Amino acid sequence: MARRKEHSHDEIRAMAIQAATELLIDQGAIGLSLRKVASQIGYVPSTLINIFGSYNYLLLAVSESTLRTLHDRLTGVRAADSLGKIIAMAWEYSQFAHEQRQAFKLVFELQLLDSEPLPESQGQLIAGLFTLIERELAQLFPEVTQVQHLSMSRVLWGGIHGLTSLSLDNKLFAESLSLRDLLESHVQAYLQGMGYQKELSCC
Amino acid sequence: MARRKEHSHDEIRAMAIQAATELLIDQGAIGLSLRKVASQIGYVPSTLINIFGSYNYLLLAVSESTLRTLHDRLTGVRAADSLGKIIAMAWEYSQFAHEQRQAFKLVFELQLLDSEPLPESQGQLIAGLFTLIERELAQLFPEVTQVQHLSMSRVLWGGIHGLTSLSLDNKLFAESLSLRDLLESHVQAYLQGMGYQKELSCC
DNA sequence: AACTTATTTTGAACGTTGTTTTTTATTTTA
DNA sequence: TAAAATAAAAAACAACGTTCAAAATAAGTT
Repeated sequence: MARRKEHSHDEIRAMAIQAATELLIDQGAIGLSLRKVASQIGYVPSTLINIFGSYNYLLLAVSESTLRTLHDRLTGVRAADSLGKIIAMAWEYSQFAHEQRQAFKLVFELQLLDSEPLPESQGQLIAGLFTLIERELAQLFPEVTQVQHLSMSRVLWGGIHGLTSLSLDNKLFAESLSLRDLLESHVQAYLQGMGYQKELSCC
Repeated sequence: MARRKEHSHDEIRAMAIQAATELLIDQGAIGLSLRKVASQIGYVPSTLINIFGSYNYLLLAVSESTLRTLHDRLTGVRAADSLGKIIAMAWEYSQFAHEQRQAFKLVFELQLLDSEPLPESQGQLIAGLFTLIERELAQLFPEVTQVQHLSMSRVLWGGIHGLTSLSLDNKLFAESLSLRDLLESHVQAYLQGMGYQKELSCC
């Protein structure tokens, strides 16, 4: 058999990514496999391997799609001031993680082989998340160097990501505390500790 | 064949956990499998399934062993004051994660099936890590309620864990920054933002 | 228009995985 | 000592990602 040419490679790519995402959502990471994705879209495993290169690269494409959606959601966040915006983005990040639990975990748990280098696009997508915070930090701390903005954005996002990840797996062991409050406490206190004053009024 | 009785079940448990840890260290998560562990210790897959219940439960036992080692390392940390101790523990945590990269990742990425409930011992081990910080917070903030100690310990450890996890996967995208500085910035600024003053001397 | 050459999808085969079931050997009990 | 229980191993099973040769369509050539 051969060349049905019903769909272009790009179309098959899109179909496979969507099918994988759906399988991920309602069957979990366990219920996801190359063969299931293939049969879901009416193709055969080896076809997907030809197009994506490997099953891992298919998963990487799913991860990339997830990151893009996440980035779009964070871009849509609005707030009165920069501090509020960072807090709102933190909350949006954790909400997205909980809504798309399996897809979110895939992004950070997928491990490629040495023979499968991480494409730069994936790195730039994650780096793009940091940039969203750096922009707000530049507003909050105009007097501070850019490398310090870099550092602060990593600390902030590291905390947001850590709290979110632990919460996703119920590994915070503090049922009485809300994730929202923890995120807000983290952002607020860290920025305050770094010298930020909301209404001036020192001491 | 049957009952060689060369080793008790507990002995086989210990042998399997050690063999799995070694395979994990020098072959990575990919090179780890039930069959390899079994053949490594001179037994057969089904024997390990009989003893552990499932392959996942074997991995869980490895994870438990890792957590115990980590807890011991953190307990051994010494410092002049409580602030220094928290920072030193944060650094120790990240160092351990990098030294035992695969084992550390296993702890937080192993996902059990619904039919395989997480044993309480595993939860208590992770909760025990938080306790280490809560103790120091009680020293630093004697006037503050215990539920606030709880909250602060989660925020602190969430940040430490997030920065460590992202660093493990090279997902911080800031080669110029050292993880040690990021961890110290996080702990120091957060505690300062929460009201901690090293040498009093207000304004 | 017929034939050849490329191309591309497929189907079958391979090796490996965790698990279940059956067989076999040993230990314990009657 | 014979029967019953037990425990380890062997074999069978279903599913996995991947590879490869065969097959069928498309494109190119005469």
